[in-house]
Amino acid sequence: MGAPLVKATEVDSVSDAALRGFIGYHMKRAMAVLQADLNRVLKPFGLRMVTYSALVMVVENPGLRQAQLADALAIERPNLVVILDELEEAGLITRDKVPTDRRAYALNPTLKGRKLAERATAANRADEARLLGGMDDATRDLVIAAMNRIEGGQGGAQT
Amino acid sequence: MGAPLVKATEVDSVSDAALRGFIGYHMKRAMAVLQADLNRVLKPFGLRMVTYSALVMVVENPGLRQAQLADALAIERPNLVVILDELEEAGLITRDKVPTDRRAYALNPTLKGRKLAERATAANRADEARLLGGMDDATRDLVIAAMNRIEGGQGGAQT
DNA sequence: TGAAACTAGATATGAAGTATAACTATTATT
DNA sequence: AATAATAGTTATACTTCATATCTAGTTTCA
Repeated sequence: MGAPLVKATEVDSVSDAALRGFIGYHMKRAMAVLQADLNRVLKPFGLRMVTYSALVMVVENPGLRQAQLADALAIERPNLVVILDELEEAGLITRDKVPTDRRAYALNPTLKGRKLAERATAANRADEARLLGGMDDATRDLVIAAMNRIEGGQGGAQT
Repeated sequence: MGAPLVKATEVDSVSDAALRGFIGYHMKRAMAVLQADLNRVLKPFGLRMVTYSALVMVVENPGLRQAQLADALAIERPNLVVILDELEEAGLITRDKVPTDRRAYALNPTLKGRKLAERATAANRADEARLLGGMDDATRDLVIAAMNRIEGGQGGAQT
């Protein structure tokens, strides 16, 4: 019910002012929303974020090998295996033997995989546009540039 | 096909052009770097991202209850318990009984906790500044505003 | 050539984060 | 008083992510 009756050992409203000074804090919270949203959009396609990313990469780079894909997506090889199992069982990609190296598999999208990737991408684009709520392109590019700077900025010293 | 001997089943360089169109893709990659970096900085203090966040919130909102903190940090109550156990065992916070409600605990920082939070915050600030590599304040605020828009933008209406 | 080192993909496993149900003890409702 | 609701906790399970190891195949080079 609540008249604001202040008790010495309680707090009426919680402030996160100290954390709000960090970009990381905002990014983490935004990522949580974005990820939940994206997974909700992808669910009707039978995809999750990782499987979607992997599928799109295979569509865009047909013939690439698993190690290349793992490297590009920055995920460990063992973890990629189950992701590709999922895509393969869904009939979206194939693992084709490479004649020149019998250890390796070339990843290729099926027609079904290409079609699904296209539809899922359209849905994602629409959803992200909705989430950004009419952000102008200049701002959007600026945000992306900032993300790229953070991603590449482990060593720190470039300006 | 002309150029250098194209093998039908292999790919020379991997392109992520299709994914680079999404802000979420860049954010996820940037978050991975940022999180690794932050945890590295916090390790000497015996803290992780969540324990640091919780500690700072307790310092800033002394007397708050666990449910409030869980809500503020968007983590589930059961998961907060072990985080607070960690902070309490490290002597950084105390769980004090609330006289008006014997079910509840008021969270308060110890002197040690306040000092550690201050030092860790300074270290985090320095590290984030390094990671942003001299990004100007206007851009920084713009990025934060964009993150806030995403975070609040589940329904789509902007503020 | 052939042994050693290396690579591609797969398997097994464990740590960490996250979500849900249910328990206890208290408090609020009727 | 009986019932419902709440604060914190426990138990548990599921997902993500990382490491070590295995196999099969390839490369190196003495």
